[in-house]
Amino acid sequence: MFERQLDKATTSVRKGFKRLGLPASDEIAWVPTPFSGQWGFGTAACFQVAAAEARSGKKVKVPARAEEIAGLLQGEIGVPEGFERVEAAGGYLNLYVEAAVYAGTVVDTVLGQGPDFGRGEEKAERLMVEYAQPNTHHSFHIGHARNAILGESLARIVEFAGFDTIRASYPGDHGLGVIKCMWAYKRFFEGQEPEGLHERGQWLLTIYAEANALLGLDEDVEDDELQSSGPSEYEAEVREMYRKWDEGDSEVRELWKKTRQWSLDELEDILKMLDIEIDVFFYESEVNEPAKAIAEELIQLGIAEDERPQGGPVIIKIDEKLGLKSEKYRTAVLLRSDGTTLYLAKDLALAKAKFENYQVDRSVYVVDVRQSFHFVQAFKILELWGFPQAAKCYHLAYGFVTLPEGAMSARRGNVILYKDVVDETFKRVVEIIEEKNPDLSPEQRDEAARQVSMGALAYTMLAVDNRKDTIYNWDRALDFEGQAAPYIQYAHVRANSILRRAGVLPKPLAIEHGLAPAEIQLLDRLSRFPLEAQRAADEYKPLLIANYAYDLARDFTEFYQHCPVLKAEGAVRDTRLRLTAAAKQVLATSLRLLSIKAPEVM
RNA sequence: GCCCCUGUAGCUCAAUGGAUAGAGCGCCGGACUUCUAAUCCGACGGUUGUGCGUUCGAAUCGCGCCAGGGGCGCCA
Repeated sequence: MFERQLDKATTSVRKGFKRLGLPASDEIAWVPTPFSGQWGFGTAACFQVAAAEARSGKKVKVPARAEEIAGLLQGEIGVPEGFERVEAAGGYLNLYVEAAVYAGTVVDTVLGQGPDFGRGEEKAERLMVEYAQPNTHHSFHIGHARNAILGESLARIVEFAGFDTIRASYPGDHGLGVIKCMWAYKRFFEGQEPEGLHERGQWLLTIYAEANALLGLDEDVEDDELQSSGPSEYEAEVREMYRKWDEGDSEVRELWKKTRQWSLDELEDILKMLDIEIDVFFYESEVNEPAKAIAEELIQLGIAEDERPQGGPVIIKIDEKLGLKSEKYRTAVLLRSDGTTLYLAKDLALAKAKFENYQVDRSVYVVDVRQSFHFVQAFKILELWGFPQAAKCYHLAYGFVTLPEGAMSARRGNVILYKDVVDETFKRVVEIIEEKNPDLSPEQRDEAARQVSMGALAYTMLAVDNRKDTIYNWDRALDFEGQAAPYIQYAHVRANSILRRAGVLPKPLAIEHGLAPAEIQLLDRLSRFPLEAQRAADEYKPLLIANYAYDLARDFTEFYQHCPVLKAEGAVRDTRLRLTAAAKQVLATSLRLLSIKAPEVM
């Protein structure tokens, strides 16, 4: 918000250095001062100048010299336009904002732009976020929820920053895991499916676990391998079913369509609960044939090597193609020796479709951290293949969600289903609301409980660096105090309550009362939102918004605690009402970017 | 064997190469005749895994080591 003033100050500082006969450093950067209750920006430029002197042979102690230069500079430039005070402190040059003047500007800007405050200018690039790609024939667990919530928040953030954004999902409706589940269903469970969308979807997960048990798979075998120690006819039946699916056998395809739809129906409902609207569904099964063609194309281009004549698979020796001596990207396998596709080949086909059919410039994949190496290989192959977009492909890796007793395993049926967590959390929140705010109607109560429980779940997923693993813990998930979504939502509700009681919002007015530290702190925070939103998009980091929203809620709560609004009089009251409205707006916007609802009451 | 990620307060986590490393939880002590106490105020709590290095300045960058997790041609 202060770019223009800071640009002028930069010019002024450069001139000051020049008049002092000192070489200005290349870049003069301004960062918010760390002192709360004041509102300003500081630069470490004097350190750089002093350090340059030291390097050129002058005998100076850098910190002392920086302090000296800052003092001289302060005298030289005076108070730059738009600021009320200049200060040399500890080698830094600090400029303090004319709080009373800019308080009005900040508040008027926020209220004038409303939900668009902080929105970035439209960018020429199209960005696709791929997330919410659960496998069918499983059920949606809390690990999938982390993925979906992270992806949706990222999509909202980049969209807000001005990217032409497409939301894509890539359900895994193809592969051994799917076939195993279909096989067990066909052989042992056909016709026993329960009533109810979620019940039926979850039932597939138990069948899947049962299939693995029947096949006698070891505990430590990965979910979708098939090296069974169970009855050999079972394994043969599964392989036969896989082959028939691949050939397009009508009976197997019918069975597949039916069971697949059960999963997709459940997914649709869960995405609706999460307020996610996917623009494009790519199904893994649909890229199966293109993937085979791509393998052939890559062989023709001399990128891939076909070892099938020798009984081997189709591979790409990436290091060799890059002329690397040491192993880094290693060798990737595209097709099995029997010609069926693997994950990588399908992902290459998917990337090609994104680039060519959807003209995507940037492609972000929200996929768990275990697939990091897969994406390193995939992006490198896209580069070898000649796609310039390869440089703007980004794997947003997130750590997995484990249980206190260890990893979840779909194969063992040992998972915490998202639906169960939602139901349990909702019940708990209803109890809390009945206790804290018994005057709400049942409709209001349930609506608030939905918003608060969904928000609490989302926030715990977003307020941790995506790279870190998290342990799912019921106690913590059901703790709604402190740094959690309900705290932020509560601040929004408080602001709303004040505004509701006040009735009409006062017109813009000049601010004349001496601002309290809590007011300045809140204004400072509000003014930083546009830059913070932009940075979250640049770095693909919803965490930054999660932190910002909490900090803003805390600043507002402190303001609320220390500065009476409705009981203040005249211009002070009007100013504080407008400040409250601005805080409510930015709280709502930052919650929206996190895909968390901002309740009016709770 | 090689590659990637992580290591910060008792616990869970933050922190643009910048000023005194911050929150929440827990513990201890306070504040509801007040715009809803899902709140606030205060106390306690740190050799940022470890050793070198780069820098005016390092939790942040580089190298080594330690610990944990993940990955490495026919699972996804």
